[in-house]
Amino acid sequence: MTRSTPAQDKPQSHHLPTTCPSVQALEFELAFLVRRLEAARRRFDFGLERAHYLLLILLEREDRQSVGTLAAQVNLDASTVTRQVAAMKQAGFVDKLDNPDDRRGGFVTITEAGREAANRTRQRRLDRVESAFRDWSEADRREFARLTAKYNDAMRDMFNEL
Amino acid sequence: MTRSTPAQDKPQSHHLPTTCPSVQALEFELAFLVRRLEAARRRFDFGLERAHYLLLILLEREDRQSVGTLAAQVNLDASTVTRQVAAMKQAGFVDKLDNPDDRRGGFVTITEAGREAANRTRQRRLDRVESAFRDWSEADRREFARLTAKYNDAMRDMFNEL
DNA sequence: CACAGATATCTGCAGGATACACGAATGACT
DNA sequence: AGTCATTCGTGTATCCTGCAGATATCTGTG
Repeated sequence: MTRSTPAQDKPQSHHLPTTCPSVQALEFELAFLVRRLEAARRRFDFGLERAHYLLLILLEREDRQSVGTLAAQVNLDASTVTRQVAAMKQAGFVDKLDNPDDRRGGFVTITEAGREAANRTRQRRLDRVESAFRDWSEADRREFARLTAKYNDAMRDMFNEL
Repeated sequence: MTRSTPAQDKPQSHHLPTTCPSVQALEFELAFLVRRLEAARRRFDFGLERAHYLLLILLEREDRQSVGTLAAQVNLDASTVTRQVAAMKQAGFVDKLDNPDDRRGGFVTITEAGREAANRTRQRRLDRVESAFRDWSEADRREFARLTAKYNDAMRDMFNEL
């Protein structure tokens, strides 16, 4: 399946205020990127809900976080994360602890089973990613990781500041 | 909000078969990337369903495509695209034409109203993207666009080949 | 030509994920 | 104490999607 280059070859004859070509290319690519990533998630079964995996990652990095903190980091409504945490607790991947200083919320903590589940899912995902990027140069892989990280960081905070 | 680097600082003491660090970083970043992009879509109103916008882009580039062809390019089930096309026809953005050579399906064609709607949405998105990448270097923007395109292309075909 | 199998689209149905609105419990400040 | 803010959980509604099945059409074979 061939690919026609995005915006470069389109002078945008309309009244578009001459946006920089790299921005035009990004607008196009990001639009489709979501679809690709969503499709990947739907087709491959990683054994753990993606939502759960993301939360477990956050808890691996920093245990004992509140529901609200977690929600902010995954850019979801707190009510959604509440349900996800409930399901994860049901599954034995996390527990809820009381915060003696503030009994409104409490902390979510990852269990040993949660760590193991996260590791299993990560391994499957690593295999996938590895095969998907097999014929990329190491330099490109590194660059893509670096830039995606940069984008992720900017977006995460941008949504929460608003 | 600070960020702890992904996998680099975690030796993964478990039995992980020493995956290349760039792959580990990608696994992590891609996991969160979907969330960021989804959040962006949910929060910003671009005046057009994302699904519709994607299809209009495809029809701008190549008019008169079948539902199935479109579905393959956005990595969705044909039944889903059927509904999306129906809604777009309802809205006046596309029309359906008979294919004299094969009356099973027919072609989807973009209307003038569809082109205008796509342009409006594109402009809004361009503004967003421009501001999001404002403080990126032009080199980084170009690289990110190039690599995302590379990833998109690989994924699109990968899903359809299976 | 008749028929079997493949193909393209559409429809019914159900599930998943999410947000919003509201309520309850708690904390903070005066 | 009293008022307001914060945090979380629950009820409800919505959107999106895939799968299975129905229908119409095409294709190739005898």
